Amino acid sequence: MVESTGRRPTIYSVADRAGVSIATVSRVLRRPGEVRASTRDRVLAVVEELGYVPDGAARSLAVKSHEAHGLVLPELRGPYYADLLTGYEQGAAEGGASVVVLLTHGKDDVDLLVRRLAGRVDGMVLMGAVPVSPGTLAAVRAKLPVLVLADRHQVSVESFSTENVRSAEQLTRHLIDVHGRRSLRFVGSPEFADDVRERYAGFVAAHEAAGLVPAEPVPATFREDDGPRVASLLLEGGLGSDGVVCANDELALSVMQRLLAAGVDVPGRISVTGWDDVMAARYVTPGLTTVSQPVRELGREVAVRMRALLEDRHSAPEQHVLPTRLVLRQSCGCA
Amino acid sequence: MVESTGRRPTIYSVADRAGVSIATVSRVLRRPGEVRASTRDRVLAVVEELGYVPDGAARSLAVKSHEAHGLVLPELRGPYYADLLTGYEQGAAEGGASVVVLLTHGKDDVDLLVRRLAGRVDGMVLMGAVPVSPGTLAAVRAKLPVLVLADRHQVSVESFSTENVRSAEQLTRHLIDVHGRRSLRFVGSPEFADDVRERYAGFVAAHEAAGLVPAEPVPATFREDDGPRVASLLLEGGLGSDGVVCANDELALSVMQRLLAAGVDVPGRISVTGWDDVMAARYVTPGLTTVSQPVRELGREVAVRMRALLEDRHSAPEQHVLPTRLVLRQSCGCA
DNA sequence: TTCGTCGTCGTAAGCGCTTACATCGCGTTG
DNA sequence: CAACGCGATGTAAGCGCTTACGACGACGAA
Repeated sequence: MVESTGRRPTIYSVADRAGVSIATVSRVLRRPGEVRASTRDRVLAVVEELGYVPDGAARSLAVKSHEAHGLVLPELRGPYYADLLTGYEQGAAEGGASVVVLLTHGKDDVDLLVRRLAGRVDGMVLMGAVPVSPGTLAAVRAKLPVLVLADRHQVSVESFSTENVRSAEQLTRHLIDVHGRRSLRFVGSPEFADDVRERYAGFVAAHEAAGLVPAEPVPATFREDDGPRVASLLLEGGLGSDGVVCANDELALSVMQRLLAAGVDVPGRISVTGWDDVMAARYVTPGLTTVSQPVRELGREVAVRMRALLEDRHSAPEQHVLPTRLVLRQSCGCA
Repeated sequence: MVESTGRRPTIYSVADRAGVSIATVSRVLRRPGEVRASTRDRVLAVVEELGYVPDGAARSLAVKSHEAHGLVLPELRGPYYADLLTGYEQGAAEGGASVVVLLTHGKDDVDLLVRRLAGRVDGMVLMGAVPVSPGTLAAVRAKLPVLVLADRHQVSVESFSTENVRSAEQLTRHLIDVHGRRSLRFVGSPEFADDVRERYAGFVAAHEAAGLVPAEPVPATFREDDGPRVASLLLEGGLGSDGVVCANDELALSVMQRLLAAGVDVPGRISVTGWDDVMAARYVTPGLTTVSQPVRELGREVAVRMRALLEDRHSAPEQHVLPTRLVLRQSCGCA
């Protein structure tokens, strides 16, 4: 226990050098008030001199807390996930926890990775779109609190999401009532993710309320790449539609660009709307009408809730829904 | 050691229930080949039944490795950091390590947080723009390998960055030679970050090569918010300049939009260029001429290098520079 | 038959912290 | 002046893993 064997300093080296017990060193670092000022200073001097940094793993083992949360996202494209992470990190940091991120896109052993992660964190938040098996989800939930994002499906697990159905309905109704659109298409795959499903539901609801028959959705992922295909699909047969409600902005921007390139008048001939309000939405011409979500706040709230769960386990799972905001620009037909 | 006291299962509970020693359980999980198939199956069955997840902290303590890297970024705005993180996470994951992110923006005890982080990871990468004191940097470097991003300043620490000076020079020369610009302004604060400094250096170099006198930079942060101010500053006095080289795309987009709104012909009357090639750059009209950086690859390479450092400590610090690519669109004057 | 050898598994010693509890001086108080 | 209380510190028992080492059979070779 004496004189570090050449390696990095441990609490023993510090205690040794300062002529105190390791308990005192620990106290100096965690509860400075409980140790006499003179001893404290002596210890701190040694800490500084040796460049001692307490080992987090050892501490975690002793206190039975990792002081870290896991955040599992499919990827980090676009502002959505980045904002989410930003908000979450802030909220977690306020509680002294760090966040370890796991990006599942392109990985084939997601279940294994998620389980492994579960051993290194105190709580875990899972994006709804993440491909985890029910078995893994159950195992993880048995071990620690789990919060799910943008997926209100499983009522048994607590979830957070932003409002989708009503905003989609409102947006669709705007196109129908204000801009007189009668032949709208929804772009996105409802079965792809829960929020897309809800957005399409709102799209359908608005049609029913207006006595119109909603068209089947045009399948597409969240990526820009699908834009060209969707656009040409819309163009073929002389452009049967007069409005496109896209599941997100990437899609909308891409589709709109193709339509404009093909000489189609947007929004004169056809309206285009998106979802997310990415930066590009306010820089393109015409400005993209879209729906803005309080993603940063969402992230922060999730973190705060997680911290609460960590203190006080037993509590019925709640379904939190944050409000979204319709952002009208020119692509829908507004001035 | 027998029958878990009600809490989560440990390796002891599993061993107990499977009628083997904890060593065997550990082997089953880490080196399945070293244990007889029948025992292995029995243990795995119990693991499944109990939902056992090994505690990462305990493992880390035992193997003296956290299997995690720290990534310290100022924030997560824009595609740059997100792509960096994406690439890094991928590279780290390939080595079985997870990454814990620390966002410093808005936090006032960055040094403390960084030190604390150093106790929970095996290696750490620091964005150059992050405000860490030299003392902390030294302490952390003494404990684990540190890689710095976008800051080639301290030659003693290994760094990664993308090429700035030459691309900036090339871009500026393009404006001068091809588009006949003679009165360019650089927007951004060179003292703000190392890459801005380098970009301005390239701007200056191009001027000198062309026998022109470079103007002083127009100070601005990386945020869009500065756009309006910069734009009006450019407009006052009858728009003395015929080109604006911005330190990044946010700035460029914002400035360009203001100029256009003020009725200025871009690029007819004045060229505008950015840096980063964000999504909006290819959707605006005119398309934004900018510089594209291989950020994702950068992140991955940094992670790979970190893994190498973790295996084989002693190695001279190198300064890695990744090539960038000039993306000519219409905002500079190109067709 | 005896003695390696090898595969399989248990024993036990840590890994570097935290913290309940015991200890030890002192200044107080009756 | 003795008993007591209290603040400051040390003692030591874990926390849940990994792994060197050794024990133990079974088996093939001598």
